[in-house]
Amino acid sequence: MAADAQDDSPRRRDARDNRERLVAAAREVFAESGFDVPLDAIARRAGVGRATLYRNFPDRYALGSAIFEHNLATLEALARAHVGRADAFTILLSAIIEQQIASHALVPALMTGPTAPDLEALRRRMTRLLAAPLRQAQTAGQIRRDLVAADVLSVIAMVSAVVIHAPSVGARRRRAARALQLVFDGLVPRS
Amino acid sequence: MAADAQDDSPRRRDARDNRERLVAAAREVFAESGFDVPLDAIARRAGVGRATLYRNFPDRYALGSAIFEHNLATLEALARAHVGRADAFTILLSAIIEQQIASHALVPALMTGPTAPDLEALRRRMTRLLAAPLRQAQTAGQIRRDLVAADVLSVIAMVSAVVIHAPSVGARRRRAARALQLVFDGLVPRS
Amino acid sequence: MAADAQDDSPRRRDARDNRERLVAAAREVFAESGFDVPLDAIARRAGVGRATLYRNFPDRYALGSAIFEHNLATLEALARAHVGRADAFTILLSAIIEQQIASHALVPALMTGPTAPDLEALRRRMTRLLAAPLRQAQTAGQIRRDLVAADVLSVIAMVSAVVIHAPSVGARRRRAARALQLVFDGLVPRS
Amino acid sequence: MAADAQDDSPRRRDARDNRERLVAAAREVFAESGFDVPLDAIARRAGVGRATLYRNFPDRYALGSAIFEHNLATLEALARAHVGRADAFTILLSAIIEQQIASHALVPALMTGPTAPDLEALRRRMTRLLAAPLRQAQTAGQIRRDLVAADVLSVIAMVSAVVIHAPSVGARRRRAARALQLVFDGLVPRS
DNA sequence: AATGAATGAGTATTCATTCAT
DNA sequence: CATGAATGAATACTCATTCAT
Repeated sequence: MAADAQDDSPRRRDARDNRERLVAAAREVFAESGFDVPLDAIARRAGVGRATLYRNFPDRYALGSAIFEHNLATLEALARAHVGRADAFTILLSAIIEQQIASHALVPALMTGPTAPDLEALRRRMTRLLAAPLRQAQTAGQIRRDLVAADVLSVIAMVSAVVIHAPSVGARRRRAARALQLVFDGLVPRS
Repeated sequence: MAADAQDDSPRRRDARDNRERLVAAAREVFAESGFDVPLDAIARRAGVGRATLYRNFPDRYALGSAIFEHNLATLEALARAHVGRADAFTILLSAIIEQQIASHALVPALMTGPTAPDLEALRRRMTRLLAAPLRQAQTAGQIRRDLVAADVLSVIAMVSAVVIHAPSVGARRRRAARALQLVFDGLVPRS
Repeated sequence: MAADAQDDSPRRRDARDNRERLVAAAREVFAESGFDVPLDAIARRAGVGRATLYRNFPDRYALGSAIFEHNLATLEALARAHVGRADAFTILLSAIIEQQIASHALVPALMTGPTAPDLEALRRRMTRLLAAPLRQAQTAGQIRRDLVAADVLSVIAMVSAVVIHAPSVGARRRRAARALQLVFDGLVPRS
Repeated sequence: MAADAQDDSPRRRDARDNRERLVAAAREVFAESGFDVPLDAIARRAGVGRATLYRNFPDRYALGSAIFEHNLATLEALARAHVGRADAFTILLSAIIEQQIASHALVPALMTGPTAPDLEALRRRMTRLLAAPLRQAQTAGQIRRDLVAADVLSVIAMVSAVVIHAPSVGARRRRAARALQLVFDGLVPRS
């Protein structure tokens, strides 16, 4: 896993470049035009033939999963970088929300999708990622003790839902902030 | 309730029946197969020709708006029936959530839709509907004072988001309950 | 034929009014939007139900024929009014061309139509109408001796063809005038 | 004629063939069944999928323009081949009329069409094509001096109009000949 | 292995025609 | 007899997927 790097043949190199270009293009196009966009648009944006897209990703959901997996890898790196830090949970949650703001069309679509085979795996990775920081925040008295990782996933989904309909990135950030405030403090007045 | 009897015009009766049948069919079909279902399926379920659907609803979003408007009318009746009651807000919120559980595909789709002309009006009606019960609940100390109706709409969207991916109605109810609990109490521990 | 007039029952009267309204509406709508316009538009313009149109005119071509027949009757009246006059032929031809300018979409469409049963009859009436004035103009040396009525019909069709694509009534008149000039004088220089 | 050989790009060959097949099919089908024929029929005749037609020609009028343009190219070649010859004008006019006889449904339809973007260009090419032969014929005393190219286009339209309703190609030729005779000599007697 | 042209199934939409009231 | 709602056949058009090059 360490030496994934440079030693491939040029052939391989091109192929991997194509894959990455496709994921990047898909991320952009999904964000701009929603998850229902014609796959054609993605291939074109990636500067790649249609069949190349199909070779790399059998269907639209494979593409979605790839984006999601990429996001997840970024989060895992972030978690590693902040391991043991008191604010790890908050930082992680913010980063997750920020990703949702960027790829807002993705998660709801993936969830609704017909079969998302490895999606359950991704979900488990997400849970694992959150476990330690959550426990730590609970120990520090920042977060209720009865909260489990699945609840955090729910919270993320909830905030995403608020974010999804906002017209601009700015508006999305504002709404996300308010939603987080609501859910952190709760609707019921504090003593 | 007064006297529903000899309505507007003679033949209109059938036409209105068809319209209602179409809305009912759309509600079912959208719930079962999502908002992207072929309109054909709705016409067939309503036992009506394709063009009849088009005559009544120029596009898929008109159909969605009609369902939404119908839901809203039900809520307004409910609000009228509980005016001044201490638990009006809770009852209303539950009913709203219940509607979201039933028509879960609808709201997100309508929001994303290209043209939602009268949707803003519906939004306003929703706000108006909630205003008095919310104020009352706040006075009674059940709900934070700084909460505004728009926040309640956000909460609804949030709970809906959690509900949307659940496989069965039962699971949806369970998730909604947990989500409501989270957002009512807040993530931060109390005192 | 003389006492076609007032003595009908009111029922009959309404029916005839409807028929006339339909023909008038069809003339307008065909002129504005071409012969391929939805029949609906004609019924609406006439302020009449769809089925009423169908009862009076089994198909779109029946409607076209009725307009044509109406035009023809006007021309016959004109011919009667000018019988024996030296300029009868010119006057008649001008009137015909003027009608083509007004209902330009009609004739070509009727001709192309699948079956135009009584159209041949109309054609014969047209020929009969032109015969005497043509003969007279030929005797007066205004028109070549070898010209037959069918040729005149051809000339009418030719001028109509030039007229059809002009954007405005004014432009149509101008083009018609030039076309008539060309065909009267001929392309080959005189003497 | 020089060397048609290894054309532009490898795979492009098939594509170009398809395009040509489509134009040829459209010419036939339009001639047989009029301009309003379902595009499907053209694709089927060309032995090509529906979408291939759409890829090459965004709409029915694009197809019509292509036919027209092809006709025009043929005429230009003919003009080049007869440059300076005394009978160039007559030959050209005959060829044009012959094309109209073959594709009689086309020109009227194109003219009426909603968008005819490059049609004006085609018109200009037609005018340019006729200019020199016309001048020459006028110098030779065969054609009136006051005739301009636009008049010739009118004459073509006029003859086409006569041709359009004839049942067979033979009848069309006969009618065209008579129409040409009429318009060349004029209706008014000579000397 | 990459390309992009071709395919055809699926969906939307219109409109002539019928028919209950 | 008039109305206009309902019908469904016909057509346009798009897009996921395949395949020749």
